Amino acid sequence: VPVTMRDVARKAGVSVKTVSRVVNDQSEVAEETRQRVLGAIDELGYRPSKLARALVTQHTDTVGLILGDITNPFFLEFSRGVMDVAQAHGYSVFVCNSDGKQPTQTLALNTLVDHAVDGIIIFPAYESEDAMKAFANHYQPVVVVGRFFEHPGIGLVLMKSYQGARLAVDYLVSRGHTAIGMIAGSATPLSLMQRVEGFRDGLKDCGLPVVDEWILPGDPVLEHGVKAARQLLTEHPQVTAIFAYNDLLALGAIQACKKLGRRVPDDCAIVGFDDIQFASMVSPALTTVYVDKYKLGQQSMIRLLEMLEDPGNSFDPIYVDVVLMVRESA
Amino acid sequence: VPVTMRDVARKAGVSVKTVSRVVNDQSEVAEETRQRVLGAIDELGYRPSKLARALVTQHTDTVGLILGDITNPFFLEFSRGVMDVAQAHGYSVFVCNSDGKQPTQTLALNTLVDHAVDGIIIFPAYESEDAMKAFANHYQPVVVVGRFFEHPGIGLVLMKSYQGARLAVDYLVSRGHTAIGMIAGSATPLSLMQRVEGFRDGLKDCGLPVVDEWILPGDPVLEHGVKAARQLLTEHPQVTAIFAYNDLLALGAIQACKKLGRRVPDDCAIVGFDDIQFASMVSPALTTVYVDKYKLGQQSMIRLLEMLEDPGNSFDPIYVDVVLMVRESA
DNA sequence: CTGAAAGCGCTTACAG
DNA sequence: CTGAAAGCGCTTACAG
Repeated sequence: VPVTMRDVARKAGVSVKTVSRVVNDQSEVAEETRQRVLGAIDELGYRPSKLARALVTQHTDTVGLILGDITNPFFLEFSRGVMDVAQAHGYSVFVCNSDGKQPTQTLALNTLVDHAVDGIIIFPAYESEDAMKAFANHYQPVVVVGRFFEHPGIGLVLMKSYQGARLAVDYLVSRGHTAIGMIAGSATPLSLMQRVEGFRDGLKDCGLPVVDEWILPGDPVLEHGVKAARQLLTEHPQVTAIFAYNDLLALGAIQACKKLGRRVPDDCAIVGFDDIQFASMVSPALTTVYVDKYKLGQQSMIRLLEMLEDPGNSFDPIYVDVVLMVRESA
Repeated sequence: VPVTMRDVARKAGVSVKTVSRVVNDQSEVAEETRQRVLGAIDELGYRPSKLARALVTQHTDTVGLILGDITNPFFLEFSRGVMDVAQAHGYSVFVCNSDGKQPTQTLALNTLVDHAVDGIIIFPAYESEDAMKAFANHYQPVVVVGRFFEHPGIGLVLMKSYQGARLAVDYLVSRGHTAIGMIAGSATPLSLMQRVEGFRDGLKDCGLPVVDEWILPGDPVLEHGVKAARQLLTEHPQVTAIFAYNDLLALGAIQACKKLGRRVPDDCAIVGFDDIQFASMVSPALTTVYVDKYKLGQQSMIRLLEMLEDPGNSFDPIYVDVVLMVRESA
């Protein structure tokens, strides 16, 4: 039996409106009245229904967070950043799982709208460019992380993926590698992936040819890293270094090398991306491109908050820095 | 401008009630009318407001999930299990972070109630026994994971922690260790922790003394593992094996050994608990007690669903099995 | 400084 | 098979 505002009003001998006023700190209420109401609230253990309030105010104090494969520890720290900022600002967060698939993501998007969340953060965005924009036309604000979308109503938080990839290539070349492959991930078409672009441009600028057969797409999960690395090193044994789209893939590649009897980094150097929590603890410790995942999450939520505050405004993308962490695998 | 049921009714030339009927598949509606309504819904892009519905039906199709330190990869797979089952049954999930602290957890609990979630899963439960029971008296259902709470309205999902600890001890003793320490974690008082109980009983049953100074409590995070292991091995150099409350702590202990120049497992054997995703990839690969984290999550949500279906009933605890994974660290 | 009325977008008895 | 009225628990103009 939930306690309602009317119960409080009755107990305090005032109108419902007055209770509403003290609950929301609105306008002036006589101090004596206020105390009486506060007393009644306390005595009854009254807590205002966010649902009822939301129905009239049209905001729910909730946001939606759609994540790809939650199995990637990357998302752990990222979510933590989102949730800490959200909580500090009185927002609760619905977490959904797109499972790396576009239909599941669309479902999640619709469910969140049904629940009338005030805003949505999506990472990564598996929707097609058109679908995403169509969605953003009837629902706002949306913050997209890690993928470029030029569209009003969509906020952007990006890491410097292109630069990170170039750092990785430059480093590998400086170590004498000339035959470098890539395991590329699959969140979006290859042509849209900054990490792949950076990889190609890096190669070119070092005067090395870009061999398309050495760039393998696929899901960004460990198992695929094993498979892709095996394929790459078997079909193209001349490859002596691999740049992986993320650490999970890189870890998989290390396992593949072990199975193939290729020593890392001597027979095959491997560079990852993300610097997940365990990258430094595996053996060999992973050389990888660090990005502050917690900060990325914070920035995403902060940007969403800004868009909520100022719906008309358009915001520039936020870029989060990366830095190469040289360890043992390359 | 959201499309309302009234808009649909107007467009289809029927009453709001009829629209409601077809949306909810209630009773018989003339097929021709149904099609007309469906057409209008489609044309207008109408989606029923869960908020408005919730206000009258008193259920929101949402559940709350309160997690401890989300930084532990354990929670990744656990949440995935919860969310997959939730999603399959049409529930959305609010994820909150208790940050391993009781006040933060209480806050989360209250926020979830304010949002009128249909049920709550809490793991681990930092509330005191009394506080938890008091809460369960005015809000139900709650599923508590990994900690025993005998109380109506609280569902229990437990892993066989006691047995797991005994497996670890038996194994270490079988390898010739007689001076075994423990890094114990701190979710609840030591006396309530099944892993500690199992550890002590295991020692006793093997005819070994239980040395209280060799059992160090503390937060279940990596940094504390480093600190506790260093302290343990420095103050009590005769200790040759450590059983850790969880893998994060065990990983920290391995790092401490490296710094102290103690080889693992030769100079100090280490056994963890959980078998997180990376336990097998670190060096030395971690010997640990495996528990199916994904399944634990699934079972928790399934139990919550059962309690939702059948509020009067009382349910027996669910126990999830554990198995010792012998790898390199012990 | 305080209150009565209308309404947010639905569903629930109750009629017909 | 279909509809008019009341109500879920709040807030928003509008009065006084």
